[in-house]
Parts: sequence; C-alpha cells; structure tokens
Amino acid sequence: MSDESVDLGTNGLEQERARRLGSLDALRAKGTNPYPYRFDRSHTLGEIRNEFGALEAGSETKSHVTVAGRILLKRDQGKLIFATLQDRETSIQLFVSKAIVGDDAFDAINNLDLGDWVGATGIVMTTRKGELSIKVDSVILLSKAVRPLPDKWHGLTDTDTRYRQRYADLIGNEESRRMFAVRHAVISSFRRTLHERGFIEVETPVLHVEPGGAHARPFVTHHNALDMTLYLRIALELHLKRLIVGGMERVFEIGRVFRNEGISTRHNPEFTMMELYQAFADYTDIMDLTEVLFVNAANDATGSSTVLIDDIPVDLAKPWRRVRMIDLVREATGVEVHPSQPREQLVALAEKHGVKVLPHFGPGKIIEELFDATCETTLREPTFVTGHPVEISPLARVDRNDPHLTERFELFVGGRELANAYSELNDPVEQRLRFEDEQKSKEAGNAEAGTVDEDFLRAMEYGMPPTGGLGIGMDRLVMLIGNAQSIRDVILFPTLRLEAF
RNA sequence: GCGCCUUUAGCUCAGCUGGUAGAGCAACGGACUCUUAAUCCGCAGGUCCUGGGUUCGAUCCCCAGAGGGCGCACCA
Repeated sequence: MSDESVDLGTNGLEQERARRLGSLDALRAKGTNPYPYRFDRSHTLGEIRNEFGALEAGSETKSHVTVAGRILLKRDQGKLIFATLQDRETSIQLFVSKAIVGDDAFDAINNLDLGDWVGATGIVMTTRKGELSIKVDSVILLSKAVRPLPDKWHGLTDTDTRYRQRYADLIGNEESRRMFAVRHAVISSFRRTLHERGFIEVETPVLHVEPGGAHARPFVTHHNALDMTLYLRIALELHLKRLIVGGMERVFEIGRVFRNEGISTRHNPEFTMMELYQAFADYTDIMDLTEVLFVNAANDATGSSTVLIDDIPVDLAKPWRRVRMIDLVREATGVEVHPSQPREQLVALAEKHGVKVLPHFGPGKIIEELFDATCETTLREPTFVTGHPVEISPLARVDRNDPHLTERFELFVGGRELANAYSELNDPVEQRLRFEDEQKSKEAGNAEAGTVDEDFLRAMEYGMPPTGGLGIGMDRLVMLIGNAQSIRDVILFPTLRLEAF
C-alpha cells in the first residue's frame, strides 16, 4: 500500500470515507472541481418560502431562481429524484426530473451524497401534494462531504458527540440551531436596549494583573516578554468603573470571563457576562433597567415576554418581588438574623440547618450561607434579593438605612442567580478599608477573597460619581429564555475533557 | 473532588440465568416520473470503551482505568 492510497479500512466509517474520497477522484477526472471558489444565489430558501409559501398544489411559476444549501435527504424514484436542500433558515425540496436535466446531469445528481453542498437553479413550483419545490434545471457541487451525516431521523443525540462535534449537531438538530438563534437575539436585544439608553459599548482587558471584581479562583497565565504573571479576568467590574471615573457616564461590556471552578449544568469555566455602569443611578434604578432588559430580550428572541420556568409559564413583564436577604432567611428559619448579631448565635443557627461554617466566615458570610441553603432554590419566579451584608460585598455601597447591609441585589430566577448589582461604592477611603478586609480574609485561608487593587483605588481618588452597576450571566439568561436545561446547550463549544483521537 | 447511572455497526438503539452479537437508518447492487424518515428486493458493515481477573467459555460477573450524563460540593 502506498502512502497516498486510501486505506480501505476495517470499519463502516472508513469504508464510507474511502468511497466518497474515491468519488472525489472520479469527479476531478471528469473535469469537475468538487470545491469551487464561490457561488451567487438569487434567493435564500427562506426568501422563497416567504414569496411562494401560499402557492396552491400543482402550481408552476415563471420564477427562475438560484439557491444553495446542503443535501439532507434524497428520495429516488427512478427517473425522478426528490432531494431536501437545507440552508441556514429552512429547507426546500429539489424536484429533479431526468427528462429535464438529461441523462448525464441526472446521474451526477444521483451520485451526490447526503451532506454535500450544492447550488441549484430552476423554476419555483409545488408538487401535486402541495410541497414547495424547485424544478431543477442544473445542480452544481459546491463542496463534497467525505464523512456521512448522523441518522437522518434521530439526528445526533449522544451528548458527548453533540458538544464535541457541534458542527454535526447543528446540521441535524433543529433545536440546537434554534437555541443559538435565541442566544444571538438575546445579546442583540441587549445592545439595542442599551444603545437606546445612551450606553457606550467598550472592551476592557481580558488579561488582568489583579483578578478582581468577584469572588472566584482565576486562571493563571504568564507573559514571556514582560516576565509577568497575569490572570484571565473573573469579572469586568473594575475596569468599567475606571471608565465611569473617566466620565463616560454609561458604559457596558459583553465579554467572556473565566473562573477556575467546577463544571455543571449551570457552570462553564468560560462564560459570557454583561456588565453595565450608569452614573447618577442607584441600585433601584438598576432594578428597573434589569426588568426592561429581560423583557425586551424575551420579546426579541421569542416574540413573548413569557418564559417557562420548571415547565411553568411565567410572564417576566410583571413587576418582580424585591425582598431583603435577611427577611428571606427569617421567613425560612423563623429566626431573626442580622449581621450585627454575635457570630456564635449565627453559627448555632447555621448548624441547625446543616450549613458548614468555616473559620474565616464572619456573621455576614454565615447569613449568606443560610440563604443559599434555605432560600435560593425556592426562588422560582424572578426575585430581587437585596441588602447583602457588607462583609460579602466589598464593592457595594453601604445601605443608607443600615450600616451592616449594602445597597445590592442579586436576581434569582428558577432557583438560579442571574444577575448581581449595586449602588457602587465610590468612597476611596472606605474602598481601601474593604480591600484590606478582603486581603485579611485571603490570608486567613479564603482562596476566593480579593486583594488590594492600588490602581483601582487611585482611580477612585479622582472621583467616581454616584453610580449603579449591574452584571448579568448571559448564558443563564439564554437558558431561561430558550428553555435550556444545561449551560452546554447555550454554549457552542463547551469546555470538555481532552478527547482521545 | 465524592456518589449514582452510562459506553454495542457511521447514526439511533435491542441483546434473557455467561455459550464470542441483531434491527432501523446511512452505504453498496437492483426496481420505480409526485416522494415527504419514500417504498420494495438483495448485499455488506463489529477492538461489544480500555486493561486485568474469575470461568471450559465473558458484551454479560468482579477489579482498575478512560469518556459522557445526572446529583452533591464550589460558584455566576
């Protein structure tokens, strides 16, 4: 066997690949380029459906069109072939008659494989049964597929293969295509809503010297020329606030952030965050804006503001509950809690509810743990949980009515956190103290605590106006609006273990 | 990281108390000018995830490992 020859192989896949590679050679021998450079179409398949969708059965138009797409199905009738052509929008049937195209072209079309890309010209018609079709007068191969498609009826269901070979998933699974259309619509809707409100879209660094703005373990990398340790960002917050100091007033960024933590149906190590900052606003303004963003996104993506949460319809357009974290914990435990209480009291309550308390947990952290354990998963309908303890909110402003709480909210929907927002802390002296508390907590063994970001403090010292800020986990929002059960269904290429080839 | 489940033809899946595997689709050969997952006839296709062990004999039982799913933990 020479190096060039195709291994005829021992299994079905290799045999099929060898056959298709062989037909490539045969095409080239006949002077056909199986991979031409370009192709002009007159209509997308969706345009044809829009224009001719109402055609009666058995009609023939005078419209001669040129289309392109992938052959998904072939139904061979002897001297007549029906082929299903799919493009990005939809699919349409090609009607190929031997009497029209001639013997040679008919054979060539008959020799096309499922998965091949073709361009076709012909007359728009409907069959006797009413199926919108193109009565073909010519078909040209645009790209030969050498590997067979998944099952034409069941598609690809194996989750591993769907995530690893998203290309094959997208070819066969309408639902997968729909989900990514929803994703695009949601993100596009956010840009529209924010542009309408005078927000400027910006891009800030992904490589950070200090991984701040959230509590999470970072990915660590290294810049060779500068011989410097860098971290992939875990949040967008601190750079966007620097822009508020700079006077940009309303900024947002939709960007990838990275957290070196577990993977689950709700977590991917890299995910997409939208953060915005609005000068002269506080967290109540941000609640209103969050509701608008969500309702617009649902409407733009699905045509309705109603989404399914655990299979129950919920209209996002109704105002959302606003309730303090300490009040929710009191409702759940029957015990009044407040960060000003002695730590031992809260430890006792935590133990009663099976909450593990680590040595570096202060009263505020224990209250949050109690909330996570007793309340979080019960918050099915959209709920703004407000008033987080200062201890767990180093970048949020203290509540104007309670020095132990902050002006902060987290938005929970379907038991999942989707958003986090504050009246932003803009006092540089207090910010330094908060950072120093974080630093102490880190030294006490809290791996996720932050450090003192001197450049950020310098920015604060130039003066940041009163500002409201918001962060939204876009993947989870797409899950909500698209009704996805796993974050992997809304991320085109989710993080997986190394594949063995 | 821990627990449970799972891995059989290119795809979707069967496979009984242990006797070395089947179907549908795709492919290939044939029939067919209105099909819709076309239909009909024929033919081929296998490292039963990997490595050990038990057994006369392992897809099946046991152990270890790998991939995947779900749950818990961490977190958004």
